[in-house]
Amino acid sequence: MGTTQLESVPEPKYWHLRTMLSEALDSEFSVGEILPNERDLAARFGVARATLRQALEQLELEGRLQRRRGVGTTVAPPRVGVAVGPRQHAWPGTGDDGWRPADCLAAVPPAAVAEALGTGRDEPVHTVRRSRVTHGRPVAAELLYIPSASVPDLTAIDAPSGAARARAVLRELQRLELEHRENAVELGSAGAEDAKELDRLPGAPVLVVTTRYLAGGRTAALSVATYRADTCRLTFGDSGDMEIHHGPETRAS
Amino acid sequence: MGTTQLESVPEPKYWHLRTMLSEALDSEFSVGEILPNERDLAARFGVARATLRQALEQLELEGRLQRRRGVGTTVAPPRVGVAVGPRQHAWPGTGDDGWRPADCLAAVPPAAVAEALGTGRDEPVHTVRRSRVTHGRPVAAELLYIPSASVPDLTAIDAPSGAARARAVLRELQRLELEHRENAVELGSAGAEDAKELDRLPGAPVLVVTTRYLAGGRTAALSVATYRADTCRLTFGDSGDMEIHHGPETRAS
DNA sequence: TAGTGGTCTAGACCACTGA
DNA sequence: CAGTGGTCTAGACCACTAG
Repeated sequence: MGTTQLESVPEPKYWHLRTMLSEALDSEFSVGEILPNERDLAARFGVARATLRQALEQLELEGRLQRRRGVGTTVAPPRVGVAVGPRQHAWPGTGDDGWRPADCLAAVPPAAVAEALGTGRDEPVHTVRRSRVTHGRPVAAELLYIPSASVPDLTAIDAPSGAARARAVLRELQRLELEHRENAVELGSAGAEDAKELDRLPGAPVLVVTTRYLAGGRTAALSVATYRADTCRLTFGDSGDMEIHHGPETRAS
Repeated sequence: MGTTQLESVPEPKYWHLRTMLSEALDSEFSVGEILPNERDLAARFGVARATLRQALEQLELEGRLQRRRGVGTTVAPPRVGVAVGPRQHAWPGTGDDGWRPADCLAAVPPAAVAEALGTGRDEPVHTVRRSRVTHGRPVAAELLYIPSASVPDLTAIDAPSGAARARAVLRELQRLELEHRENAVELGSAGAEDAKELDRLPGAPVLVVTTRYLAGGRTAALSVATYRADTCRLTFGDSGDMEIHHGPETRAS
């Protein structure tokens, strides 16, 4: 029978909104431009503010928009390509890769990290905090866990604490011969500390890159780095920048 | 002075909720268990349902929960480690890597893809659709763009369309000598088609992996694969599974 | 059909920014 | 200070699933 079964799947309003805004962004706005405020936009489209916000959240997730409290909503620039493990056989802190050591202290790592490192449950390890800056913007915050066994010659006198200490630990680490690096990427949400460092609110989506540094058959160091998911595109395998479609969500409905 | 300036940053309710639920998940629930429904949970914590939902959304984003309409909210298993580019010098469709070719048609690719391939603006390319299954669950949907120049000997007679056609295209592609693969990962949201394929709702968060296959100094093929961000952890650099902390958001507040 | 999560509303108040 | 986005509420209805 001619059952015109279309319209059987009514599109949610926020999704339709997202599509319309996305097209408007492509055709009528340029990078950095400020959008009308949420209340006006909601009124213009005849929806509640919460619904409008749902659409904006999508677009922010996709890196199309940037929202700042007290300021407004602006059109985001294309995502920055960030090289992860540009030289697969290099220790952290080698060369000028954009990482800036911030601090270092001895602390007991999370249980899962301790297990990966093969250290005891209550054994403190060197914990280096670093942050990464690209184009003047903070893009990543990292915690590097380094067991004492990986830097046996490190003396407490070298540098008691702070950034200097962090650099000393990395310098010692580089004396080992690196065999291999293993990376994993997953989605996470920024904790309070990371959020502050990345200039975002708690819960902001981040790409969590876990890197295991193998030397002498052991895991000599382990890094957990959180990248801003809204502004970053992580690139693997040396060569830096592919410029493919700034907005994912390729196939339309 | 003893300015007890704590409490100067009141934590949002939904964030506090998220933390409490997360701890409860660790200690009082096991994988697969069903949580109380949202209305009950909201009442139990004395918040509006929308606020409770905000917390659940966070946990789902982190891969801790799984929600299904009409069914309920369950505790999610740890994320699946999915190898991306396990053999850096292999074409797609080589060996049994979990990818299943679904379809193939000739279509004009998005402008950004055409540019990367170096094809004309209105030139159709072979567009292969594949889906990837791990542990019986769909984890990724892919579109593979292959210019005709990369498979010059392909005849229309080989296989007119469908999965057979897709396999024929991949077989032809493998005759070229692969020089290099470049990967990029970014956050995106599932379009309508991908969402259906991944058994998710439109707008669900996905990890978009863009792979460029280089042969003969050209981009011989380009793949855009979307992985379920809630259930997948992408691993790079051969070796498969690192088992580091199932829930990101390491540093607590 | 009963119960679940998904969508949507209209309103309120808060935290932050910049003039 | 006025204006922005961020949080929260209480309620309604819809779409889906399973018994």
